[in-house]
Amino acid sequence: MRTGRRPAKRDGTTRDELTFARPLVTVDVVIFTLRDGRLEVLLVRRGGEPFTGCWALPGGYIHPTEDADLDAAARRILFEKTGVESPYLEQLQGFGNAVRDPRGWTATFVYFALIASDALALKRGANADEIAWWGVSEQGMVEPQLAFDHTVILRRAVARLRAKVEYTSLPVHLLPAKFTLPDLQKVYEQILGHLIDKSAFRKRMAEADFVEPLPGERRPASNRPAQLYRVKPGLSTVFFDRTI
Amino acid sequence: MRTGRRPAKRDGTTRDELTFARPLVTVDVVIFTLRDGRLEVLLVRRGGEPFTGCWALPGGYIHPTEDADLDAAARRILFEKTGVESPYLEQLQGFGNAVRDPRGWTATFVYFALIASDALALKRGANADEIAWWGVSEQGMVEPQLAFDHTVILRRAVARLRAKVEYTSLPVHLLPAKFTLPDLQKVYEQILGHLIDKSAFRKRMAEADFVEPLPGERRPASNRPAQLYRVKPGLSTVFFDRTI
DNA sequence: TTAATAGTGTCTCTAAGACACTATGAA
DNA sequence: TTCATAGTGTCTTAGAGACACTATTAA
Repeated sequence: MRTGRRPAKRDGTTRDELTFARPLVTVDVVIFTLRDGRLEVLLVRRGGEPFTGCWALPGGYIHPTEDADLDAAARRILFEKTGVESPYLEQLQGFGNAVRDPRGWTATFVYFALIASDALALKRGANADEIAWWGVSEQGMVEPQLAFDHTVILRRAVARLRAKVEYTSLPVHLLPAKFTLPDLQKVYEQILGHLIDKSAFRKRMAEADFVEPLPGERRPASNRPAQLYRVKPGLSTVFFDRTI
Repeated sequence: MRTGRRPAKRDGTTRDELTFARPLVTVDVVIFTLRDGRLEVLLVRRGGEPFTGCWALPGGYIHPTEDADLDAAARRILFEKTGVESPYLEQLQGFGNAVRDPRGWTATFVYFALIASDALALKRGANADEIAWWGVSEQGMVEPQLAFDHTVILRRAVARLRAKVEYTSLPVHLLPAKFTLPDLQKVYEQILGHLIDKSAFRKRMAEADFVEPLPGERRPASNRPAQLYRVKPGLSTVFFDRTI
């Protein structure tokens, strides 16, 4: 577990590793939602140094007394910003090097989260500009310049999302609890960036077997109404046998 | 980037977060090799507290002055133990919570590595028992009890390896530079735990197009000799269209 | 010639993809 | 009846999987 090369204390750690040379470690969360059929990411404007005034991914330090584990820290950060209690949350990747923060060697555990845009209340600070949703391009680009290495991180998160959408049920987490199959198909198409054959799509969903119709409930319109579905209780992410 | 709730200093950090409550962070590496057709993992016996005398995954602290980034830290740790310069190295996952280390809140960036068992020299310490290869079961179990949460970590690493073997060229990294297609097929079969049709396997390898024959070179035996191949220069991991 | 393994060819049958068709509501 | 979208059926064709066949060496 350790490789200290200087005189070791009783527990095997060296003084300078514990006291001086310890990198700063944070948890950052890439929070996605879908609004008006567009993929958006939550950004916050930084108050303190460094990168003052820059937009950045929400993140923060681990609170050892509050956070049971890394997931809990990510969930706390997300809840503090969005008020969402049970998002889809998945660890993305760690990023750490000597140059991403001008203050020195830092590392971050990055999570990515999917939430439905309904029942969502952004927690703004004194300044209404402090937190906002920003549209994300298919390549993971966003309008403002981001602090730290957050441009790279966001690009990775979008790449992961797009990759997993090909073969998982992830997109349901971007929809409200009740949705129709055409709704779901539109989300897949939006994130993948291309149209999907209706018949093929429904076959996949039937095989994957993670949604169930809500008996009787249909979404009315001036045309044939669509069956409402929900995710089968107790199911988390489902992996498909084949790509969509 | 931060969410301090106590009086913030000029840079936005609070005193106790920086000085007291910072979790210890390490980098651990799950190093796999194939010896006598068996998947093995490198373990080291711990000297210091806690878990004295227990076997554990090789790991250590980040050395901010030596390690440019997380990958470099993992590569250094691996090189110190095995002498291998350019392993296949991939970040697995972060693990962090309040209970995995009795000393308090700790987190680790875990990597997994694949190396060929030829041209490999274990760096032993004074005690010859300090470092050793241990066979890994298909479920990722190993004979000795492991320190910290390393049992969980190892299981995850084996799961990731087995999953990726289904659709990537990863297993070549477990073979020496020159190998035959039957060699490669045996590695796939060994890790996946089932036999593969020879014809289907060779079709996949041809499609994936990541190996090239070494003209003329063949491995002789008292039967038809097999063509020797190598990985195409400049190629890293290749993902297959379909599963094996 | 035989034993043993390397390497290729072929056949069948499933299922992916394309697309046409039917169903059901409001206006 | 028409329009619009929901939902199902069918046909064609590529390719996965199974398996048989040929090739090449040493003994």
